[in-house]
Parts: sequence; structure tokens; C-alpha cells
Amino acid sequence: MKNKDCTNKKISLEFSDLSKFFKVIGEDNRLRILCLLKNGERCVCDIYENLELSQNLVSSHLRVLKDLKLIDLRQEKQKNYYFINKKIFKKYNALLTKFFQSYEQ
Amino acid sequence: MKNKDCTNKKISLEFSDLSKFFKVIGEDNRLRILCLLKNGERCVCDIYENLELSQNLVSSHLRVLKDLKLIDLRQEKQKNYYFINKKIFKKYNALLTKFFQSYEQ
DNA sequence: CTACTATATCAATATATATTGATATAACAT
DNA sequence: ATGTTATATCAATATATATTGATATAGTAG
Repeated sequence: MKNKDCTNKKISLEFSDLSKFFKVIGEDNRLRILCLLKNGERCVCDIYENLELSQNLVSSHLRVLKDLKLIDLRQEKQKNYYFINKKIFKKYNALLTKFFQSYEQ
Repeated sequence: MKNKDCTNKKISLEFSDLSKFFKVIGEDNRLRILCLLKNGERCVCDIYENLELSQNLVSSHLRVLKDLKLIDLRQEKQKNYYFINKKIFKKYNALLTKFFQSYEQ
């Protein structure tokens, strides 16, 4: 992430990825969903019951999380089980480490 | 960050801090400002000229960043020089490390 | 003092996005 | 086939927040 990236309106892919990631997890309910999924996969009904949110609201947040590949799903009978995509979390962790290193010199 | 934190509507201080942090840096122009400040302090006019943004827009984003203590300022004559608060970045880096560890087991 | 520069602030507006309500789909049970 | 359960989707609305335009403040220069 070179310095010209921040002056250009057209930001680099790396920078843009990080920005999208922050936006997606910077929403309380999505962060709560991720936190719940830490302990293992959950079907949608489990999620909205646990977090006391409406079914469709959870469904829409799940879609946002899935679009960014932070979670994935496994279908079993009528239920969809969502789970953390650990691989992508590792990718973002690496990106963030670089991000912070650049701020602490 | 224990698991009950995500089921409770009233989230823990730690969790809430992280969420606020994500929200604040999950905005492109604010992230660009931080990126610009990485290379050292800048006065407001430097920032809005470099990023091609209006003066008052930059001023309002600076306030958000300052409220979260991500940046601080030094006043010299009529100019306000803003700079990264490295200490708080270290704090968030530590928080995030814990956050990611919990997702990668 | 007057004009100018640098910045902040505030109200109005625009825009993005979270939430709700209603409906669709598909699998399953009877 | 009918009813039920689990989930997704879509349009409408609400809400949060980014952006703009105008103005205020305070320091500096003449």
C-alpha cells in the first residue's frame, strides 16, 4: 500500500479490499453474527433466535457477509448452515497486519 | 471477548470499541486521510488539496477521526497540523489481533 | 482597522444502507 | 395434494451519515 494510493481517487485493489472489509464488519448486527458463528456453524433460524432479529434481516446480513466471502454455507435438508470462512479471515488478518505496521512505522 | 457478548444486545465495551473503530475507518475518505497522515503531520489545507475534497468535508471527517482519538492535532499560527495517534493504533492493533485469533481458533 | 487565510460549525440535502412487511420458493411431513 | 418449516428476495420505509453551501471565528498581514 504505497502512499500515492491515498491521494488517488482510484484506490488500489488492496486498499479497496480493506475498506470494503471494514464497512461490512463495521455493522453491529453483522459483527454479532460473525461472533456467534465463531463457535461453529449455525442455521439461519438459530442465528435470528439467538440474536433476537427478524428472519429476513438476518438473511440480508448473511448475504452481505457471504458476498465478501467472510462466511460460507452448507445446505442440509431445508436448513442452511452458515460458517466462518477461516481462509479469508487469515487473508484479512495478513492485510490488516500490514495496514497497522504502516501506521506504527 | 466471550461468546455471550454477541447474543446480548448490550455488547461489551471491547466489542463496542472494535465496532466503532471499523465504522470510522470503513469510510473511504477517512481511510485516505489516515493513509496520507502516515507519512507525517499535515495541515487541513494540505489534506483537502491532496485528496481533492472540500475544506469543510475534510474538517468534518477529521473531527470523527479525532473523536475516536485516531488522530490528534497541533496548532501553529493559523494552521492546525493533524497527525496519527500511534498509541491508539497500537491499542486497536492489539484488539484486532485478539479478534482474529478468535476466528482462526 | 481592513482584508485575507485557515479552519470549524451548522443547517439543508443527498446518498447509502439497515429494517420492515409481504411474498416467493423449495423441501419436508401428513 | 395440502400444510408447514426454513430461507431468500423484493419493494417500501426508516435511519444514519456523507456532502454541500453558507457562515462564524480567529489569527495574520497590510
